[in-house]
Amino acid sequence: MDKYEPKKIEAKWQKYWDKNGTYKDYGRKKRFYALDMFPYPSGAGLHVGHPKGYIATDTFSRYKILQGYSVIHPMGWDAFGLPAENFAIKNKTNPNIFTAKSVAIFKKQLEKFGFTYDWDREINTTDPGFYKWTQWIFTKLFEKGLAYESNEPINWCPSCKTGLSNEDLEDGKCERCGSEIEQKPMRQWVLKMTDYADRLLYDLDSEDLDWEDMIVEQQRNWIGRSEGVQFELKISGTNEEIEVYTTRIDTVFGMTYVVVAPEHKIIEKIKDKIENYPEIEEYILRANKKTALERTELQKEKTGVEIKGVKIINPFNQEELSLFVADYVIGGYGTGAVMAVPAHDERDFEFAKKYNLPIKGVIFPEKIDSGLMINDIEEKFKKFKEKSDKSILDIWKGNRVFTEDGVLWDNSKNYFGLTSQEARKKMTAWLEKNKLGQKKVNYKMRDWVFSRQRYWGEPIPIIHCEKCGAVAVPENQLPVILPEVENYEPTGTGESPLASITDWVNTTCPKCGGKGKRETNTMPQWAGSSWYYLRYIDPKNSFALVDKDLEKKWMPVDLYVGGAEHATRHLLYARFWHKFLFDIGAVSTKEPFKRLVHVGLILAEDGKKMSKRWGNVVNPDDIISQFGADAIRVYEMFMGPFTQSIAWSTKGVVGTKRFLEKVWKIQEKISEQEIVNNKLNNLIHKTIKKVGEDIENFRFNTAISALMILANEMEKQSELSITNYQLLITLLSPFAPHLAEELWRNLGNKKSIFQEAWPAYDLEMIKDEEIELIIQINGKVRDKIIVSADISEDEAKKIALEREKVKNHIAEKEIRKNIFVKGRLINIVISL
RNA sequence: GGGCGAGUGGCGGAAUUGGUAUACGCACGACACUUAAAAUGUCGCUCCGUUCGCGGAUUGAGGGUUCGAGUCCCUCCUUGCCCACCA
Repeated sequence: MDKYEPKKIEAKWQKYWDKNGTYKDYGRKKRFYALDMFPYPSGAGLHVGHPKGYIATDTFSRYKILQGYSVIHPMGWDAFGLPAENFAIKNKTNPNIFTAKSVAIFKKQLEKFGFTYDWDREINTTDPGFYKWTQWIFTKLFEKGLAYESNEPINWCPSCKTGLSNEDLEDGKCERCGSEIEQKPMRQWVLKMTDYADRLLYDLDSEDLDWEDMIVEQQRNWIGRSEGVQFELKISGTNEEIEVYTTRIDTVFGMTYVVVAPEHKIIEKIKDKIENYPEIEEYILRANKKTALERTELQKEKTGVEIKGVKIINPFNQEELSLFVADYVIGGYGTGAVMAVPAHDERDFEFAKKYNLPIKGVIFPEKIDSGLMINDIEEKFKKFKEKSDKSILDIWKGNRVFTEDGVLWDNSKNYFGLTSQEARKKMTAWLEKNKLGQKKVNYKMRDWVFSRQRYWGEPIPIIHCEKCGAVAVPENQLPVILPEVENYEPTGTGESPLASITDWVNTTCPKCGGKGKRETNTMPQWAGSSWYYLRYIDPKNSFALVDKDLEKKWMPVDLYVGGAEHATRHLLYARFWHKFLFDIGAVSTKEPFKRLVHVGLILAEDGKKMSKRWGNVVNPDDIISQFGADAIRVYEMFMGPFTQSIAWSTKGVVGTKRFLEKVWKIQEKISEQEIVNNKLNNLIHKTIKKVGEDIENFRFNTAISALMILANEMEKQSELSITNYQLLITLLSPFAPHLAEELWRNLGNKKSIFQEAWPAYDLEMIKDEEIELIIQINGKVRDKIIVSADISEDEAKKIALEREKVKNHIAEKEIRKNIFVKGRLINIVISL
């Protein structure tokens, strides 16, 4: 027998599978679409953490192929983005060169793993044939009014010299370069994602979605739906009013002042009435200069200025209140103005304390049955006051803030005694009746700031015409090719480097034929990834986004695997675009990704994140040349629960390599004769069941452990039938495909193992004839006996009571009862 | 501050969902093979005690429910990830 030499056999079978298109049987009745989040090809190449998800989808795909499915398992490149562009700026070369190089490195590394990728479906978001359709989707969004120009202040990264979306920030810093983000007014393209907020939220619960709770929760929080009331507050002495938004209208009698965000338009409108306008102006200027980071870091120190000369009227009790401007109110959320109730809101409380503003308690902190009479409550409240219950009186004294629901109390006029919930209903109804306000739903999620002032992205396909305004480039003129420029450096002016190419910028208006100028902003990196999964299905299509029949055949993606960091970016954007494509009839499904599983990080051996910076990166090439692709594949699936972050251990790869060697060696035990071994058959069928179920549930670690147990058992045998050995190899083949194929062929099989069928298990074979019956006394294990599996309670009890150990433990004590769990245990309960 | 999760040997982890805690693997130790080492194989490997039969303790801490709890409930501690002035 030859030695197990992964180097030899792996390259051989990779070539064979590729040449014979082993996995490209797309005509089967059952279909499965397995997808990995495609990588950004950086120059550094892969580390061992990257392929973990790919190994999982590949294992899954091979399992599905064996089950008789046609499987699409593609790979491509999300290649627009900053690293390529920064390289281009530095070296004054087109980013394409960097991208092509990086793709080649990545591809070479990936090919060594022996994945089932169909490279005929390879895509690249920077390919004009691809981004034609990214641009096409934009023109459709524009036609439907879902892409619009705005001049609102946006997140601006001073180092990347581009605007960014909310999703691109991390702790108020640029996700890419770590610079502090400023707020800067700028002309920009924005996608109306908020129009889809409700559907993005509610469809998370739909049957089209089988996602992990963790990711669903993250999206839910990001969308951040809240139900409240928006209502008007009159500004005395003017004809103006301020609209505020609140989810706690029940606390309205506790309102002691009103706050507007620095960017609120009302300030300009009532300018003439403001006595301290210069002071206000200065505050606004200062607030605008603050970076996003400063705004969050300083959140403990709230600042603000009273707007003197005007008073606000509370419509519920006509009280006159002062008005403040403060940057703890966010301009972009709700109405940018809030009613401040310091007794029942922590932020207002803090602000009121700092500026010595009145605090007025109105909610009594008691959960009250609606059956309780007002008199009872009154009684209770009196008692609290008599006893001077500090915690409650403190709320009224303004020493403590109470933010939960309760019962409306002092000052609440005719709403007195109602629970918060009841009060919200009645007060909202009153506002609506008097046309002062209405119910309102708000979202934390904002519209998607979609333009970047950078070179390396899809040009936004818009032409600005003096007569017609913004006009979409018609389909027959797409793609708008990203032109060559001399200098890739961002300009910082709000235009991208494309603005310098006058020949390209100056064009004719597609509508009127007059003079037009091209939009020079480009799309964000997330654009291509928002629909790429459709391109894999039909990668060569130049006439439509995707062929409708093919789309119906393969969508939705059955299994999607990738990092959890995409929960609120890519996965949200892609769902938004998909829903839009559904609305315009371009796709037939409401959701793009049926099942989503997130891959847990592989940390470095020192427990830190693998990174060049720490010098702890492990390159898969080294591991593969030392142990083979199958060993690293099995190791990464075996190292622990798939979704969990676990530290890498090269020693662990040694272990899985040993296991593969063991499987290799077992061939020596093969006998041509059929060998009847009931015990082994029982184990084999149990293993078939377990491995299949574990793969389905992404419990690869326990599947491999079961295979190890089976291999250990087979190794103990003096002889093994060829059928049983083949079963072991087939079960192992999704994990270690090269080894399995080699062994399979060594047995004289002519066809690939991946043209075989996944074995079925026989329930009869799984049944145990004999079991180890556990004998417990008072719940403690005292003895174990081998008995027939269908032993009855009486028999079990009889046998148990005859055992020496049991007798010793019972001694003189009285038997109270026994608990019998069939096929498992008997528990004898005795007096103590 | 809010949301979601997790705490089991020296380490990664397993436990049929309330029924043998520590499967499988790593590391470690002893022995065999060897001139020697590596590789390989056999045995051992939670802790404490032991007359070597076994006995006791143990799943972050404490309490509860139960014949029986790693698993369910309550309180607390530690820790990971995501979001964060969203009214």
